[in-house]
Amino acid sequence: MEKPRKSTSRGVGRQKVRGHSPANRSLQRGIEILRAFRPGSEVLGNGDIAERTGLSRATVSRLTQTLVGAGYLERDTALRAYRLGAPVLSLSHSMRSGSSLLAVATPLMLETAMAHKINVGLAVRDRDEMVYLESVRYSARASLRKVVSGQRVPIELTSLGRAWLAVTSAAERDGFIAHVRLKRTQHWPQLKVELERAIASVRRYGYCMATWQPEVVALATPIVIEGRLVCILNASLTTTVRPQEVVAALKNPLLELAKRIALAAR
Amino acid sequence: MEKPRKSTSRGVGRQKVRGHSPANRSLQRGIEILRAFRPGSEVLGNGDIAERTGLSRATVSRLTQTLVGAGYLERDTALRAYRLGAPVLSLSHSMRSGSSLLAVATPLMLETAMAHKINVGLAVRDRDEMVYLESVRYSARASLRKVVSGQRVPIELTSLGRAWLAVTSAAERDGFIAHVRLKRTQHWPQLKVELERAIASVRRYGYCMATWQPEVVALATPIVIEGRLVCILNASLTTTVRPQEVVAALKNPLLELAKRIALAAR
DNA sequence: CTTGCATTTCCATCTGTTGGAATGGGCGAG
DNA sequence: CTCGCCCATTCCAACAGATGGAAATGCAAG
Repeated sequence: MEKPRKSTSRGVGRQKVRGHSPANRSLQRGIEILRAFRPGSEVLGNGDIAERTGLSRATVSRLTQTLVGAGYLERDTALRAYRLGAPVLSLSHSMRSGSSLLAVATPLMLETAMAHKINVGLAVRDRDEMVYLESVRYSARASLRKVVSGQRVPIELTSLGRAWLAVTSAAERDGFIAHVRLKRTQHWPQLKVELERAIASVRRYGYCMATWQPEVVALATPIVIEGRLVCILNASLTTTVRPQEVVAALKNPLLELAKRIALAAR
Repeated sequence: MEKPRKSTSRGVGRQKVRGHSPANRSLQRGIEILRAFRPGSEVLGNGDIAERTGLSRATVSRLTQTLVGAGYLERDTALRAYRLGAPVLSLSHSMRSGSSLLAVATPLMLETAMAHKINVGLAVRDRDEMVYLESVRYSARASLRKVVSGQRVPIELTSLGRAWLAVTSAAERDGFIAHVRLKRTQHWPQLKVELERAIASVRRYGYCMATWQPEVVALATPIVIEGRLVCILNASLTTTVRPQEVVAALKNPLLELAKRIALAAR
């Protein structure tokens, strides 16, 4: 007679058990649905969404209808699927136009990128990834510079993420490291060493180095204003010369720029 | 104490009048809160949000907490207010990277903007505004071109919006016109004439013209693919010469580009 | 036409959400 | 420094509406 177990789907919503954080379940779920749309899976059917979020098909169907009504999802009837709608672009636009940090940082970043012919990026942490607020890509030809934002990169493999790890609270750092240990059991020993080195490097020199993508060497440094971690700045370039030389070339521009941003944003 | 926003959002949810439109109220409300953050009001306290959305303070407080937990809002403790969080940038990024329309349109738009030294934009309708998917701003100095997206412009005053009006369904057009008549009682007679002219122009010549901002003349044309309205394309430039001359200069590039985009996006 | 799969709707259950009122906290005026 | 104001948060009982399973519908391929 007892209900067997709805623990799978209900479990997700039950995270309010510990402590009190008045969380609206429907809203949470709706946002998880939006978050399921990410580069590589920009077109999802109700079934895909149900699978990725752990929600029941019926619930997904209703929530997607609501999101379509709100304009944040569009249905592609041919593919029986949804994609994100144009109104989400307005959220970005509002977010960016309201950010005083970006207002002061972007011109300085452009300046540094042009002066040293390097890429410069600014990111914050979101869950288990870093999100670029702004990324200025320097390109030799025609001084073409492309600016992207919203791109996500993994914390554990990038200079950005490791710099964040170095300056976040011990609790968050330990929690995240435990998470990664399970996620990357394969290369964990190697990875662990790299993380420890990066964290030590940030503490000693103010920056750390990583090469996540082949031939791209990146340095990152945290920006702290009034004792509060604000964001992570990085500088990178594509090259085949030895990383050590790149570090020597990048570290001063990076630290200098970080100082200027911190000063201007105060 | 009128609450136009409330009636709008309720209206959407209440379309279950004729049977069924499973709308999740909490999710709708949460999204209305996000939508309340727009250029000009990027920093809102719970009170402001309650006022703008017509929700009770208690409800707003709970929903904002949920949104903060999800990362879509950030609290600014100093100002006792919220602003949009960085993760919304990822939604834009995903939306853009999944849009096959943008993939084909952006290079063509850049090409046309450079070749004719004009601004080119692509937009869709969202509620009572047009939202730019992409906007290539041509600038003489150093061929500096700035690309923005997510910006919103009013339907009734812009070439983009009027071109949309001309090709949308009669029901939506009539509904919107009724809405504008109430919103702009002041200049309604003048506006009505302009709207009718624009609509006739789109039907006869395929485009319409408007100067919303001083010294900026814009033309717009709808892009229809397989009988389905997809988006609106516009071309504009800043000038002091007579509008008629500008129209002559812009109309061919605009219509040509629209054709190429429609062809490539099929 | 039938078959098969995915989505949507129906329905009874009951959880989670709601607004008003009480409480808590921060800030400025005095 | 204290007081008083204002805004945000929490509490509470009431109940609207969200939920998952099952049935129905829709769609496409065979």
